Amino acid sequence: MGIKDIAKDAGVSVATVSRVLNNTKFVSEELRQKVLSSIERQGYVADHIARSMVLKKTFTIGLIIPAVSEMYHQMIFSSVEETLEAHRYKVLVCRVQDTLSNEQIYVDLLMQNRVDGIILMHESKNPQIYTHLKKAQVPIVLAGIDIPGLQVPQVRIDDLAAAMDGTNHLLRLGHRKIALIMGSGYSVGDKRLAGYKRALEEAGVSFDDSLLQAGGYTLESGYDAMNALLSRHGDLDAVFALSDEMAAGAMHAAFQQGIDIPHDISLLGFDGITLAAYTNPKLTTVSQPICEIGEKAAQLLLKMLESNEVVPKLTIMAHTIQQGDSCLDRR
Amino acid sequence: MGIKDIAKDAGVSVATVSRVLNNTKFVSEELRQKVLSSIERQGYVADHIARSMVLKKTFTIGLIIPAVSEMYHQMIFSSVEETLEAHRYKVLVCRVQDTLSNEQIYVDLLMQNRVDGIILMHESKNPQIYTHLKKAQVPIVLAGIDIPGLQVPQVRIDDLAAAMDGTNHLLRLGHRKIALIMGSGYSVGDKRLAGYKRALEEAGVSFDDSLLQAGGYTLESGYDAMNALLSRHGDLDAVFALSDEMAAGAMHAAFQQGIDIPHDISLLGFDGITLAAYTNPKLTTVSQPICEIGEKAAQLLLKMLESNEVVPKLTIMAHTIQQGDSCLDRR
DNA sequence: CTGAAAGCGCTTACAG
DNA sequence: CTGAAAGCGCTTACAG
Repeated sequence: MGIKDIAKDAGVSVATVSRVLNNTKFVSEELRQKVLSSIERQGYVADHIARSMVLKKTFTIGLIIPAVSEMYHQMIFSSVEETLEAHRYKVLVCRVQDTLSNEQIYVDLLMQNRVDGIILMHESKNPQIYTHLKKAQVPIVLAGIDIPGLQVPQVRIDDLAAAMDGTNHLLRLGHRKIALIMGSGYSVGDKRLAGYKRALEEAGVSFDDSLLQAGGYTLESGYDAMNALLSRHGDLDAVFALSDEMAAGAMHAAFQQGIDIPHDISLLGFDGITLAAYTNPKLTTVSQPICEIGEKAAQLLLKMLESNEVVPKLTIMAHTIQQGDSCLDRR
Repeated sequence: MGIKDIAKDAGVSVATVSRVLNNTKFVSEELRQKVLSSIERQGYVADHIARSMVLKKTFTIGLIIPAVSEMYHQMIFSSVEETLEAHRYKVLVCRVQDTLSNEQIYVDLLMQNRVDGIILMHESKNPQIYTHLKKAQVPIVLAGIDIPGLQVPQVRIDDLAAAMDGTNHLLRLGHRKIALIMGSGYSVGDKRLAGYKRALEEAGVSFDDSLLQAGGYTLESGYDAMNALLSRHGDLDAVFALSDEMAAGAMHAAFQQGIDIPHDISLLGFDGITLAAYTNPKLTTVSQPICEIGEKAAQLLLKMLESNEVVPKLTIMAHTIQQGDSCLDRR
């Protein structure tokens, strides 16, 4: 059941069938109808594999996401897919763990499958991955992250400013002893840490690194981090978690210990995932325009793929403080 | 940069290169080394598209999931992918909305891309989708759902028994006025409803359909459903939500209205997603072995693909009541 | 063990 | 506007 069968059935050449299939050239209405009805009758569906082979284009893009912050990345995936689908592109999702062999496997997978482009949301500890990635010779866009030294277009918020704004929000509420549940492994985490430090500094609050606790962007790591912080400090004013999932985990830890949020401790999240609006209390969070980031990254990639317009090296989206009920004014 | 270039560089035929690439036949150690070092030197990576074309096999399976219960389906995706990856298969995720055109698009997508098999987790209201799906002539496995009339292997729990167990759990705690936040659109929802009814009946509790409220498996729909129930009934003993995400939404609604869970109302969820362990209070839930369902479904599909062993038409996995703190003994 | 050649199902210059 | 034919990058009988 190939194009040849349709051609025979419709009494035309395979070239003509291909032309009506792809609307690529004028075909007389008569032949077009013959072909169309033949396709309908036989239930023919084109083989995109063969098509990809000759076009040297698969209409597939690879989305490399880390296996953390699942809800955040799920939202990105949705918006990326929706945007690409409208242009008849598919997405091949790669959820990578942070191990070299695992990353290697996925890069190879993407190259073997000849993806047309890549949206990268995972920052690797192994720089050789990037040289390998570049050899693929396909356009790459970074979404939500920054990889210093990798010169490709980025779509993200200003993480330093966002973390400053978040910290300032807590400072304005009268908090002074503000713990930070950091995200490790990503340079955006470093930027957010820098934003936190700078806000404290500008407010004249001295920095105390025992208020820092590393996290891994997951519910569980937020829970563990909160317990660690609480065991060190009995008098925290507030906790700033660098992902909503960690914040939700932290909230659970506080709940278990009988600590009331926000009355005992204020809690601020980061991301603005759907869940943030359904925690108890509702989480106040530094919100990224998640869907817009995914959409924009996809659009840039499409532009790189389908035209030779030059795309901006850096697209900064606006963050906001999304008001919830997890932070209390202590003045 | 194809197999031809490697052949030329190594001074062998393309057939030999192909053979060392695929380990498909004995090749003398001498030539094998020549080829390998040539591949290494040139940084050659095989074109799987061309390979798929001749083998008539893409090593891709389609995973059709609904755009609801995101966390549940994300967990399934992870386990499916992990299982398939070990066998060098990729997965193409299709998040479908429940509209005919959208479903149609995805079935066409899977056929055009010649997936080798399909794991189906979405139940359609449009039966013609299934006849269309069957025309694809590829193995299908149902995971987590039951589609009456579609004769393909299924991997799921016994939803009726699970819902009975859940309801009995609430009854044993002394609850009588038990509301149900149902899931609509899936026949597993109907089974769970039947389980709820049967448990009540066996306990001699009369059924009241004003205690039923439809939901759509999402946080938001659980929130709305809980509000609807609370506006109708001021004296509920317990609420049983047919997904954890709806339960979390319901918990938020209760929280907002100052209703304490579990002291005022017990809340029981369904699924056992990661989030269930991090709500406040921790959710008691009828837990499915989610990862095992994904893994098993993938294994069955692999078996259908790689051997002609006959696979079981129905694989029932064990559910459990996962103890949390959202249900209180009222006796 | 190794190679020349056919073929997978399409698209697209090139002629007519 | 339409068709015959080459070619995309592989795999694999078939010979040797």
